[in-house]
Amino acid sequence: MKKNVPIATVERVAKYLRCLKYLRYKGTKVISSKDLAELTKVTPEQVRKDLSYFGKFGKTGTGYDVNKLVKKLEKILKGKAKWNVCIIGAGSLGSALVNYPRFKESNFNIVALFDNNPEKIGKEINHIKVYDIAEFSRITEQKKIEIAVIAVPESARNDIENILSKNRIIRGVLNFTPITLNIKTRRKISIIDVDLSQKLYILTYLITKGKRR
Amino acid sequence: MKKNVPIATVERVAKYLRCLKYLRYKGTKVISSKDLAELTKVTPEQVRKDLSYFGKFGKTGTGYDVNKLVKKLEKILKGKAKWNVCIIGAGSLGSALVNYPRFKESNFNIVALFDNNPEKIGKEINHIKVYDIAEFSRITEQKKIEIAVIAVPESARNDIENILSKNRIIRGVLNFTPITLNIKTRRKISIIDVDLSQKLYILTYLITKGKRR
DNA sequence: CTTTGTGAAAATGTTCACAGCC
DNA sequence: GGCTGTGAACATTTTCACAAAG
Repeated sequence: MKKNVPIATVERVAKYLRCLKYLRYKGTKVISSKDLAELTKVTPEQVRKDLSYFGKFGKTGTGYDVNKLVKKLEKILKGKAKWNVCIIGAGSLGSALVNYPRFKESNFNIVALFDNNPEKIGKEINHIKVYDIAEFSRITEQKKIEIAVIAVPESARNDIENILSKNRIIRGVLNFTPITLNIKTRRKISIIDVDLSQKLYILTYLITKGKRR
Repeated sequence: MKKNVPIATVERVAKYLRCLKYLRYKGTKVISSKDLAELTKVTPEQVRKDLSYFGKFGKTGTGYDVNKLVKKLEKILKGKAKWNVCIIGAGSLGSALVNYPRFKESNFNIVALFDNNPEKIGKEINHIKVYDIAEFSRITEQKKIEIAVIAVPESARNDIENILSKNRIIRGVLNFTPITLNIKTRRKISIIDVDLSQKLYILTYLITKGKRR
């Protein structure tokens, strides 16, 4: 049980968790680091070392109790059971994310969409209401929304930066805009960038070099 | 100019490229490692070191020619100018990806969608035809599709693994299914996993620990 | 004076190897 | 026999610091 957890470890642990939930769903009760490693394409030592940053979860000679480990890892990664999430941008990507089944399943509750298009405001997408982006602060405070997923076109970037800089409740941002956001705030806001076209560039690099991953 | 390029370097270079294209669009002609670092939230040394894996692109005392660097990095990451891409799964995520403007802009041409739903087969989504997944090998060979983006529900995972294991032309896979794929093939296939709910778990971990990124 | 490119040092991350337990 | 947890060894990656160039 060590102090500084590598971010790579956190990413892998999230991957283990996904896999463990799948195993739980399939009815597997116990799994060894060897088998979990095989399923997630890492080494058994890596699995054990990663888990050891957070505690001792296994039984020598047996392996890990799938149910227990799922609960432990959920707690470690999520901190609290339920998070309220909003999506900024009710375009095709935003709408697809509202439908993404695994968010709700993991208790990331999408409770609002935001857009600036008058034709969309007031409508519902998959039972989630679209609010005027001008109401962002009011709605996020009212609904206690701490996570914002940004799915707007690049052109709206400045507006989003301003809106988030003024906001006082959002603590985390998942950014699908392919430009690094510059949010000016004294509060700490955690940001994760997901640039989909970047992934394709990395993929073609791997293909060209003949690497698996 | 060294031999083994870290994958983290490749990821950052793709990020620089995205940023440089934005600068080019804004009319910036020259940029220093310092300024590029600020825009992409890394250190100037990191930028220079990363680029040095691939060559000497800068002018001492001046910086990097934005136009030239964009062209060089495009060549390095993509290998060839144009790639044909298909999307498996014409659900909301698949449809959103067809609409994602940056794919076409970067010459990743989406030329086919695949699904197993008879109601969708034969229709068009954003001018891209939906084919029967049973025709996967025929269509990919005919259209010379080397990259597959997987946007199917988890339940279709086994079918996808089988179809890809049989296929002889796909060289790269961008996998949005939140389970690591197990493709049995003697050919080398590069795979990149993008698990969206995993990102939320990492985000809540960062929030809880009070880390920016 | 500014900025690149890069060895060398420092920091970080992964693998090894084995004690201890079932 | 089978498996976990973990220091220590090893490997990789990042940062430092500076010579060389415009």
